[in-house]
Amino acid sequence: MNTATHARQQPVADCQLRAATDLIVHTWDPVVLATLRAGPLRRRDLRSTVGGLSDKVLTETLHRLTDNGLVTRRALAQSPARVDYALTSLGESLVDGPLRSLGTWIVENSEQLMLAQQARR
Amino acid sequence: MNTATHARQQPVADCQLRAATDLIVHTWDPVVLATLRAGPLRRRDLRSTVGGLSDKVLTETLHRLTDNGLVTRRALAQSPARVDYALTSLGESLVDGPLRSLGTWIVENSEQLMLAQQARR
DNA sequence: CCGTATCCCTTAAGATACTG
DNA sequence: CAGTATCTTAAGGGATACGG
Repeated sequence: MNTATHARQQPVADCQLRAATDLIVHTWDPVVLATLRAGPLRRRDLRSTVGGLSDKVLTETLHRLTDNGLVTRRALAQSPARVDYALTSLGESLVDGPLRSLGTWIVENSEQLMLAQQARR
Repeated sequence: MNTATHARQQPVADCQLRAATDLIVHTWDPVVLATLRAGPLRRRDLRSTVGGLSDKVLTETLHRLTDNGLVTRRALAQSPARVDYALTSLGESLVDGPLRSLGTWIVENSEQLMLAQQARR
């Protein structure tokens, strides 16, 4: 999943596309982004809303998303700690654009996809 | 990357989105699809045009894409063998829709993405 | 409540040699 | 030329226990 590895090769067809897909290849990234689209959430609420991901993976996901500038972290000095996560405008544009495009596409083509999968057997 | 694993969990936010991203998470899938958008290619031409992927990985990629109904394989009875790969209409729609959307988005936002990455250090 | 630290398992993907 | 067969490595992700 290291883009640099591919980039070193000369004739790779479309590195921009690879760079873009790298932003969403991690299992939970798109789900977390989509979940946050409705508004900021505390860590625990995010975890329970998404469901099915461990603390460790949630942490990794949030680090990656904040590192990529898609999500912001806001920590309130309290005890017990309280932390909010929210989409940046960049994150919003990713959800509203490409991710929504993907979602729409799969809904519109789910029938054909099912047929292709059945033909496998 | 097994959707079924996640699907077993109830409250996962957006399984359609997950199903869609599963179609493009494999490193070379989007690149191969984009490459074939210009027209059918023989296996060797596809390999040299894309560049940087092994025979084994190319085979895996093509199997996956054909299994998902995005690419068709046409073998001509010759010696030496000649095989053409081409996009299906489903594959074309994926390239023209969501993948193009991704490519456009990253071009338009590359500057912000670069800034985010620099801030990491 | 937020986050880290381990341990384990599975799989993607690279490299290479070989067959029809 | 098309495709298979191994072997190897790296990394994502799950589970869980622990610390601030």
